[in-house]
Amino acid sequence: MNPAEVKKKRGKGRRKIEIKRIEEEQKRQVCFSKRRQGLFKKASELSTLCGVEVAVIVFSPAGKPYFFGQPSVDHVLNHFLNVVPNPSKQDEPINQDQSFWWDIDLHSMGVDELKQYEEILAKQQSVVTEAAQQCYLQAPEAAMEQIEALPYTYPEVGEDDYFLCWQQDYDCLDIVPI
Amino acid sequence: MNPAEVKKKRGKGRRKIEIKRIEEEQKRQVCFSKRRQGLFKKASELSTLCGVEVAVIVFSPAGKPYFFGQPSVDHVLNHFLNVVPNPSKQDEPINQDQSFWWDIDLHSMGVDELKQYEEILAKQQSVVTEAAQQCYLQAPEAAMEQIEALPYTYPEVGEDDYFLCWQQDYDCLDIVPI
DNA sequence: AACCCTATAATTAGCCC
DNA sequence: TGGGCTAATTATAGGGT
Repeated sequence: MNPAEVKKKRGKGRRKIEIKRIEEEQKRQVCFSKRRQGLFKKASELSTLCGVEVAVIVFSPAGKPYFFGQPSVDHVLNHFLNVVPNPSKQDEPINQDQSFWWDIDLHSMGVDELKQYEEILAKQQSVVTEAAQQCYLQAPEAAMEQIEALPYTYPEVGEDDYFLCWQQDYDCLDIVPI
Repeated sequence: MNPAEVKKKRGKGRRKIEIKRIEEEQKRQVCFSKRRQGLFKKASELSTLCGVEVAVIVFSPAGKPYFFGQPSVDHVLNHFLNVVPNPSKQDEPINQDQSFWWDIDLHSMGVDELKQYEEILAKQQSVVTEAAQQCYLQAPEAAMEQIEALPYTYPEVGEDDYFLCWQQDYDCLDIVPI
């Protein structure tokens, strides 16, 4: 390729862009379309490679919903809504008792308070573990029966979480990484 | 760089991989962690560049929920559920205990109840994360100041725990393993 | 497990149709 | 809006620590 041809090529190809709102409508629309496809592809690859559930929902600039879900958006959303209490439902007249721990108004807390609350939760986890250990020491058979009777909450127990389990090697209950 | 040096470099760098389930746990875990971050970053960029709402929910192999939402997962989900006709019915909210959580008499509970309680604690951690994420999105500077003002507790938390931290790479707060 | 590094694979901005 | 093209930017697999 001669220099003239090389020069002709300049102006094409990808340019570095700042990550801030694209003001030109036409460009924004094209960018949205391309990146939305890229995002869905990445989500699909993640779920295939790692065998995990994933859902992606995007509203176009025009307000049209686009979504991707593995195994389905509905499935993942139901799973998610069962696992994470939905804050928007807290204004329902469930119970006015303010001592409900899950009624703590997290959204009125600052990041610093949230962090402290999180630490309290973590400590509480330790306490729960200890209590479970004592249960076992006092009545091993009964404890084991209770554990075995528990529903198996997730078929694929992966390896980046912790759970309360029976440590056969040490004859005790513990929270261990899985 | 001489040929020997070049040869030494071979074997590093990205390899082409097939998009199918990774069988080795260790590799799958690393891949999940990296690609989840990449996915969240892409989602963040899309929402910034095009000024759109986006929500991404991923469950790790262990069933631990990770999510990213602009302006928030809850907002996008409500929007979505209102717009999309006939989403499958959500299950009933989980039945929560009615007492103040720190007043719960752990020692009157069986192992099975303790295990369930522990799961509720874990779920609450997710909620705390989302609340913190919203704090940041609404007032980034104030949130960062609060975070920076916190005492540095890291050393005491131990190395097999999770903590709330600022994920610089994709501009959001997340609970991450330490 | 979280980072860093590097080489390469994959994505995508800018054009054109 | 969607599909090509091309070159430059980005993401990331595999390695090390």
